Amino acid sequence: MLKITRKVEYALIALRHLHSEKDKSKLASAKEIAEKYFIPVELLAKTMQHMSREGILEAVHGPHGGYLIKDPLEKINLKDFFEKMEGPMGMMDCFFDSDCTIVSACNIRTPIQRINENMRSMFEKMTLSEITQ
Amino acid sequence: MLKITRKVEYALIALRHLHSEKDKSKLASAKEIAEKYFIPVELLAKTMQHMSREGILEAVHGPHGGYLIKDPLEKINLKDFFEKMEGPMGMMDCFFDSDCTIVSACNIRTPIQRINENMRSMFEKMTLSEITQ
DNA sequence: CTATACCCGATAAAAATAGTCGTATATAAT
DNA sequence: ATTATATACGACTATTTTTATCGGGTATAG
Repeated sequence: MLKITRKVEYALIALRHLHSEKDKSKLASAKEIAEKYFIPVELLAKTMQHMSREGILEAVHGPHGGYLIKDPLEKINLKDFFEKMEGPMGMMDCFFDSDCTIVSACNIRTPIQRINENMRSMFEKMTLSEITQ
Repeated sequence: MLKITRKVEYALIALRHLHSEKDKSKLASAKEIAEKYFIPVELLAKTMQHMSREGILEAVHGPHGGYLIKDPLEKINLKDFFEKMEGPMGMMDCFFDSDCTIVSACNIRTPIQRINENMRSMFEKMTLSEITQ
């Protein structure tokens, strides 16, 4: 419980790797990163595609292609990043999908929502550059 | 991702219910609560047994028995509560079980650990009385 | 052309979560 | 004493979510 997914984990690994590539225009392929960190290639590839779709990375097609970081990592806060990768952040899922049979009788929805807001605002105060330190 | 489990959810529902029982020595049975909030009885029963084992609730056996809250909810912070119910809190599981094949190459363990500490200390600052408000 | 790398939906495998069942113990009330 | 109600707990099953794989596509450098 309260864990991040592998997808987010792999995304962060890739970001840190890209960020620490000093020279050569900071470009690396999914395959290259996957091999270095022992991550399933296909999965990392999809994850990086996702980040590219979300405007976090920029893709370069063709041989010697790969990805590079689009904007400085300080620009993206962790709340936004998590939500770009995994959708809306909620400790209970009654906050987005409403097929909960309990919801009408539920006595903790409001309190939990407040706690959830605390969590969101905490992640909002941190940026992706946290990962590079 | 970053969700609490049903078990914790049910536990919080029960705690709030017990807390808001004004009269009759604040005692309620698992069955009673389960019915009121449409929760599977067996599951809630186990959850309340767990809380009783952890010293959060006190059990009264026999007919007209049930549970009551042992200590004031302000006494227990959310970090401790979550860990009593679900074990050590970590955003990645490499913090407790070490069978991660990546760990030696992993480049984000330390940063994530720091973020994790932020989360823990956030929950440490809130108590179970949050749920009653 | 061909090899490399991004792109993406569908599917399968694995793991974690959620829920059930059976049996035992405690105790109040008849 | 017997019965009915309630907690206690381990083992098992079902469901859902997460993780990983597969197959087919597009772009482009050499």
